[in-house]
Amino acid sequence: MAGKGRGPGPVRSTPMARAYDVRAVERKWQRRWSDEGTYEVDADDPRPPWYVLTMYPYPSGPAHMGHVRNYTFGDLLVRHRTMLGHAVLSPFGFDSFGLPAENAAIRTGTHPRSFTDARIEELKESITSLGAVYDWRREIRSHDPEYIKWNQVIFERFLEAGLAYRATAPVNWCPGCQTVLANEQVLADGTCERSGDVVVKRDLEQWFLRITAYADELLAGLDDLEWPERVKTMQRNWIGRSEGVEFDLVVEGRDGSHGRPRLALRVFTTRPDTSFGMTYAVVAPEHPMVDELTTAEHRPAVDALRARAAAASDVERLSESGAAGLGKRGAFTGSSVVNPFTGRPVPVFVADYVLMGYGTGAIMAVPAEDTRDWEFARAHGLPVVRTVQPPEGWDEHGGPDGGPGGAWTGDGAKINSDWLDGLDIPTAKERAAAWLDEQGLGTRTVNYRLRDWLVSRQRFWGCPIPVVYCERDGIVPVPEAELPVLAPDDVEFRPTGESPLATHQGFLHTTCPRCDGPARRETDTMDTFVDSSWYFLRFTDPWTPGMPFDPEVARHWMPVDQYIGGIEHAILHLLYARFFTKALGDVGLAPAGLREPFARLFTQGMIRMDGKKMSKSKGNLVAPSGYLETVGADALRLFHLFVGPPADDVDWTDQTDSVIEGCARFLDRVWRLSVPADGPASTASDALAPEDLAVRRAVHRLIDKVTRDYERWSYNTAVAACMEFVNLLHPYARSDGRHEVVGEAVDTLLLLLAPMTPHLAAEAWERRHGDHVHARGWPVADPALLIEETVTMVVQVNGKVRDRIEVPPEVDEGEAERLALASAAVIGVLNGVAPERVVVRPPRLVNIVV
RNA sequence: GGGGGUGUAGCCCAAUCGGCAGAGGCAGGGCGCUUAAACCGCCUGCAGUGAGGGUUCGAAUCCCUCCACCCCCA
Repeated sequence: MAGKGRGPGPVRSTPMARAYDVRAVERKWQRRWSDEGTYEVDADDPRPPWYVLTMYPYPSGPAHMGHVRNYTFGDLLVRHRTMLGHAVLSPFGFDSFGLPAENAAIRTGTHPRSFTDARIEELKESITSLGAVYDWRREIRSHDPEYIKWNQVIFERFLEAGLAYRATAPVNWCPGCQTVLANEQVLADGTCERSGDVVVKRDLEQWFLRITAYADELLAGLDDLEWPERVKTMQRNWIGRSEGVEFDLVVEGRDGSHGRPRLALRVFTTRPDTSFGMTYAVVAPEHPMVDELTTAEHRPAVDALRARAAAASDVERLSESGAAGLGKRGAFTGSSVVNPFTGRPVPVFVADYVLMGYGTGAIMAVPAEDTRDWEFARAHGLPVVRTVQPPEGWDEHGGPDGGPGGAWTGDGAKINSDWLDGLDIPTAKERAAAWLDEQGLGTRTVNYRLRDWLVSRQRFWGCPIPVVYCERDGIVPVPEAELPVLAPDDVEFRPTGESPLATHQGFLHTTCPRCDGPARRETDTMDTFVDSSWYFLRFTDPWTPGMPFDPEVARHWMPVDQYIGGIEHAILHLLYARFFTKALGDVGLAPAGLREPFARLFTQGMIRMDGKKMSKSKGNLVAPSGYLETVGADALRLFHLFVGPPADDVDWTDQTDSVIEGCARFLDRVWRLSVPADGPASTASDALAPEDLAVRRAVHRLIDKVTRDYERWSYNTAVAACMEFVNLLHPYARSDGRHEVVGEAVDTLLLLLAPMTPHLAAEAWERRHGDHVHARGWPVADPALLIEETVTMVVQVNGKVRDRIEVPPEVDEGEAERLALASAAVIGVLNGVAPERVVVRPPRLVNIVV
């Protein structure tokens, strides 16, 4: 364990003595599951299919506790579903392209492939040693040439279908490194994480995937998914659909008369109802009309603003905290536009709080009803005209500085708006939009926050984009027969930040597949999110030649019945994968009817230490290896299931090791109960005594409880129920317990534990019965044994518990009330006072109100 | 700034439909076993649910205001 001085594994100086040879048992069964191919399934399996998938990991070396937690949940589901009678598809793979391997190559001179393959072996080994089982025949590595090939085929099909295109886009450019940076590589202060230079925006030709073509379907499809609400909300916000109006603001003096061509600024607004309150207009610094709008007098200020905006990130530009500095972040162009609603001119500003990428890159500003417009108007001394009546006292309450109340963005009656006066906002919106339509000034449009997906990366360790640039033929895709395009091995990694591909002459220069003339290869690679956007489909059939996967086989397994992963992928990965599933269907590579990849999603909590997420970069990783040596995989798995609800975060503390040992102690108790056989045999052949029956009832209540807990992802309470049951069983089995009752109890316990602690369950079961516990069916509770003979009825007086009475479960209201009022404790408390009211909820409760 | 989550015993957590605040574990204490200790077995405190208000016969649970921590977005 790095950095914290707690040392690997339990702090105890001598390892705790265990009831069985944990390491030998765990190794035996891991080998057995692998050798016998127990969890290999095929599409022609007669059992109903069930697809469980845990997000494939980036191979960063041996597993850490986050992996353990993740793969414990996944493995539990695989084994549980199998016991329920399904053919469970449980594949594993590696998201093996990415920056860390490339950085390691620069640092050590090792080729990213050998570095990555070594990390994969480590991770694979540690995942296996947890007892997690997979159909390893289906393993995917995204840097595998076969996977690269199909990635490239998919890209070319998208290109053909118009879903991939090349366009100019502003990118983060580091002048020091002479390269493009991903947003994550730009520090909060706008500098490059590597060189420290100030990162600037620069327009470059980049490849995009047209995810926006699916914006509406991506939004609508969320409704039917069994996903956590908050993930769905995050995706909805990310897509950011907004309905509004686009219309023209004619530049003053440029209405088309007097021999000068008409010039108009097109703006987008979601609030056409506020148009009468427009007191200025704003264009983004990148807007193409800025030059034409700017008069000579104001050019220096405008140019300075544009230079500063080019250096700022979108986040900085939109941040409210920067509102104080808005005075410096806007400049008057010297031009005015005419508000078509009032016929009056308003000034046009350039300001960085308007982004070119959203809407039309220009807005009408209504400070009375928009917070940022309000701040800007105040900074520049611009007028404010309210068009919505704020609630009583709004302005009197005052803003932060005691001035008027600020922008009012809520509902209210329209004012100062001529023919809209008195209307509510929705109606006024509708009327204003209709008017613009009638006047031929504007149209209703839908805008999305979602942008097309920029997939170009100036990196070496990624999937090459399979096109060449020919002087004669332009962009030419590499013919499918020549795929995959692979990066050359004889490259040199230099700490310049520049992809070695861009300077490798042998790779760079090629011939055009169409005209055989000289051509240049694309040297950008694809965003690694492309690899992860269809790997779940490849898992269903990585074998059929000539296609990435057979759509018919994919149809058999898809959608993934249960997808498991971290909340950090709530937006990008999960949105891209949804997009790919739809797009692949539309280009004929995936089943056409398959529109959603993941029917159910579960996002597990993360592991924290000292209040921070446990991660390699924070240097607070805890490795499972020490625990595997001491308490074993089963105890560690049990800990992760027991520590709390799976969706909650886990705090790794000084006391965690003790809790893990407690889990190991519990497993020892189970072992002693189950091996070699049962408790002392009873010779009695007569009917079960009440104490025997009590154990049988407890067994069936346990089946019922654990089964329901598994279904609701409440593993912590399932484990607690098993512990409680062992506490009950232990004295019975160790004294005069009947052979067959103890046998049923222990067998049931092992079956219920089999998905959680597979090695112990398998070994104990084999010793008892000689076969595989995981091949047995999931136990079913006998309803007759679930019926309670009596229940405890609580008797309250004014909500305070005064007595408890044992009653039959089917007791009726009248009898319950009679029993309650007859209680000596109640009579004593009432002391002759007649009840005012009696609330009867048989058979659990009677509340007497006086 | 917006959205979401969490807050119960010294600690991790239960309480599934508004009905007995405690299932389980950790740590602590006691007893048994032991030459002794560990292991093992048995027994056992300790909170009134972050704060305040409301609804209700009855609130950890529903509503409102606030506080603290965490996550996501801007």
